[in-house]
Amino acid sequence: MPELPEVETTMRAISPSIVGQKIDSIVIRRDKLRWDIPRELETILPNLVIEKIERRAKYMIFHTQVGGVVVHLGMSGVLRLLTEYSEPEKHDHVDLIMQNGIILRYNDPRRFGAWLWVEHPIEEFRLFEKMGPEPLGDEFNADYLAEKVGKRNRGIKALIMTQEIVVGVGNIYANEALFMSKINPQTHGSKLTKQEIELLVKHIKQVLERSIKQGGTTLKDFFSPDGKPGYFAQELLVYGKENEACPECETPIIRQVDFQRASFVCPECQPLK
DNA sequence: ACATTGACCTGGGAGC
DNA sequence: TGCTCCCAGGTCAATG
Repeated sequence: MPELPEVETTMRAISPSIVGQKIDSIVIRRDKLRWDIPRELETILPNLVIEKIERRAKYMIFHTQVGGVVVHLGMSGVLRLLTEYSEPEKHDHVDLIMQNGIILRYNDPRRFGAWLWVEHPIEEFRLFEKMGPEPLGDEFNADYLAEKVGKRNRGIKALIMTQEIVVGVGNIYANEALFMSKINPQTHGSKLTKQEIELLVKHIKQVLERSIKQGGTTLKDFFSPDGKPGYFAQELLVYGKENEACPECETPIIRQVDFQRASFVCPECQPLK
């Protein structure tokens, strides 16, 4: 479910109900996520105010006066807002209960997500220290990407999904941006021309921005916390479209596996170099 | 330094 | 109906 646009959509939906509010308590029903949820949250959080919510890569940071709760949705995490208490269901692992009565409930069947506590300054947190730039920021541009991938003998798809190079580009949008740029996912970084890199950067930004405008992509079960589905799925060009006609040339889209992730490619439009 | 693989989990769908 | 196998939107850690 969650790629960057889904995280952004989630954050925008929950912010009005959460930001500026004082925390009542946190209920951790199951603490075994990607890393153990620190139990110290139960004593630290009550009476702290969530001053702002920030996104870094696909992590959300709930900033308080003294530190931040860092939340990652993993592969299957969903946050939703409850206006009144209801019995938790399967995989409802965490409730963050605000003093205004709103409950932020975290559901994550596969438990690849994370809830961590980081004291300020957040930038020094080990997970954030090695991260590359945000894909939608000015720092991520053609000059930068050319310098990062120009000598790399690795498929460009793997490279743009590497967090040290650029954060937040997941499998769906990597496939889409490569198709739009007519670049094969297996083409090595070192073989790309500057023009191709310019196109790729442009399309990564474009596809992410468009998806955010649509409220993310609903493939299986993504609903934003306010209950709205994402509408970007209807704009997908190649992702999940094996054997369907390429929207450019009608050649059947093929599915292949690159570095253990599914790629969807038009063999005509995206020849391997 | 770089490339590749394994690991962490559950649920849904396909195929028999 | 039920079993087994394969697949899934992430990414860090370990290995060569």
